[in-house]
Amino acid sequence: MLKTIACGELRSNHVGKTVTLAGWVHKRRDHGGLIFIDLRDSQGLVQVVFNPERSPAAHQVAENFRSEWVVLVEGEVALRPVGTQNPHMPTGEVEVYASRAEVLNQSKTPPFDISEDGQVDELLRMQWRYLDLRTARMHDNLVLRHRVVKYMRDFLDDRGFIEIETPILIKSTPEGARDYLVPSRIYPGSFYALPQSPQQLKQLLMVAGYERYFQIARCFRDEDLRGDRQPEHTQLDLEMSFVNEEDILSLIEELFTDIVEKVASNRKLVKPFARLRYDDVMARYGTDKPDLRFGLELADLTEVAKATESHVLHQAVDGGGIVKGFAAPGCGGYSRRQVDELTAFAQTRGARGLITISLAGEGTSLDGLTMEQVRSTIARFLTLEQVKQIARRTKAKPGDLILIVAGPAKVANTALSQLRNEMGQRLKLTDPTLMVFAFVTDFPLFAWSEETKAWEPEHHLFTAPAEDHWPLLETDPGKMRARHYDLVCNGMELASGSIRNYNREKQERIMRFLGYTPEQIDERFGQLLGALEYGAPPHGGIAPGIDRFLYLLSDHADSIRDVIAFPKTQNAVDALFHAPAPVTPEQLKELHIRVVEE
RNA sequence: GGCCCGGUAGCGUAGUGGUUUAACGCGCGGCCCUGUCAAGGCCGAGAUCACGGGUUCAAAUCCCGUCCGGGUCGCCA
Repeated sequence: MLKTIACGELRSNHVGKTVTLAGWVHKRRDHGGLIFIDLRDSQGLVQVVFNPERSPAAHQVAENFRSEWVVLVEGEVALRPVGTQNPHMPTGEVEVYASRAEVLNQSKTPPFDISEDGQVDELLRMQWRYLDLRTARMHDNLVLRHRVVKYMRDFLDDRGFIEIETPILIKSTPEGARDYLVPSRIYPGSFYALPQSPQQLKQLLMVAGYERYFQIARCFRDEDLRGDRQPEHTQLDLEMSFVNEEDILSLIEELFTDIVEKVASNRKLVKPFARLRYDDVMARYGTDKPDLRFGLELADLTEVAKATESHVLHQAVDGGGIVKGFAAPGCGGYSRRQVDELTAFAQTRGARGLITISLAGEGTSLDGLTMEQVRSTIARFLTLEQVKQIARRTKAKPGDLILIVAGPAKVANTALSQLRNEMGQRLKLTDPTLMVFAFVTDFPLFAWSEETKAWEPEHHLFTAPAEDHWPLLETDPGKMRARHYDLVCNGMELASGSIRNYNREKQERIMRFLGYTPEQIDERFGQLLGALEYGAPPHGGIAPGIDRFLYLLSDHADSIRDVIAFPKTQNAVDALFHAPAPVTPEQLKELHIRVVEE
């Protein structure tokens, strides 16, 4: 090693030792005589002092130092003089008196400041990712990521799981998300697909008798990106044999509780995790991934709406829709402009409009409420008693603002759930240091698709239905519940899993019900169905998304891009490598591919 | 694919039709400076205002289009 110790490791117990340090010039403070350098390496920062009286040669070398130069410094560790210690630095009690200095490599002036935590355009950061990753915040994020993944591996290893790698080049199965395809050189016109998840592979491992499998698995989906979605993301994929729901959920609860408590001292969590039913969660929050750090629960107002004179409400209800709303405490005094803002917010989330009712006055009782204290977009279509009914259902008090959306259930729920999150933020109810986990269970097995006029799996078709729901497959498939569970946290879906079908007959019934022909079933799922005939054990699993979890865990992440070393932009571009990019005609020819101009 | 926001020295921003020679802070370069840690002081350089077209006597500023980034709906079993 060129160095004897890391910069960030130096403490008062090293005082008197002569050390050789190597790293990057983080900051330089030149007093003409004395020069102070904050020297940075992967372990942290330490202050180096160049004194022209102690070592003129070293001082002369340091005069030329500039930001991000790579330098080597030899010197003695000393306690800082009284009054000059820096309590903000872990190494702030000591400093190094340089006796020798050497430039190992120079650096151009970086395109943005690495030593300060300022706002820098994200595209610029992506284009210079190797510099962006030098910043303390990104460095902390990647270290945190390593610790979390290591904890997961150790935790599962302790419990008898083994990590098994599965192929990245596998086969396209057209259901679900769009596949990333890789052309075959050897078989013209044939393609591998990158796995959206190792779902079938891990089930085959259960058939193979491994009983407890896990993998830190990369998963690929060619769909549009978001702050919480990248074309490739990493899951802790796991699967167990001879288990039921409770085995999986308690394992995951213990894992996540441990990680938060032992790896993330900056986070608090609520124990035990809540277990919520899908229907209940949809009714109360309008989404299957509610932020449970705050209340603001939705109330169904459809019945009240029917009794009013409001055309808007009647139209929605007559069209088979619903009316729901919630109360924003203390927002009764919102200005016209603020209300308009919320309306626009709801509209951009798909709602036709937003109905607001603000209640003036004070106290907690609605008894003294008069129509004069009610301000609403639909005030003239409401009686005082109806306003009170709405207030009671939404638990609104005088001084509150009730927000109501009417329309098809899906639209109203989407808009309201996002409005609820928005108000949670505005009212500062979303404590970023708090993580509230919950398991959502009892999902429907199927969802009706208006687009294809067919039943589709709510999650995936390997999910087993509740055992006593099989008869419903013929009579009322929409009522079938799945042995499926999600882990949600702070409004994010963190994991998804299920107990699987392990009986070929039953698995095939589901596939036939979904409209697959015997040929399609054989071609797409033949390998799995075949395996189910050779002693497949009951099994189930789950797959927590590691990027999303880290995003919630980190104090320095604005999106999952901040916890991924080299992420893509919203247009799925790698701004550093400029991928994707054209390839040579020779490469295309070998792959039997011709590019067609559109 | 739809909608919304943004693009002005290396970085972050201000300027939204004419006293702008495009301003400020940081950074950068030079000089001064022996206890700083957002070091300080003085001086200086640095911008085809994303790109293309249009309106106007006059455009960073208004209009249209394109590209790029972010958010969002659709999409994401």
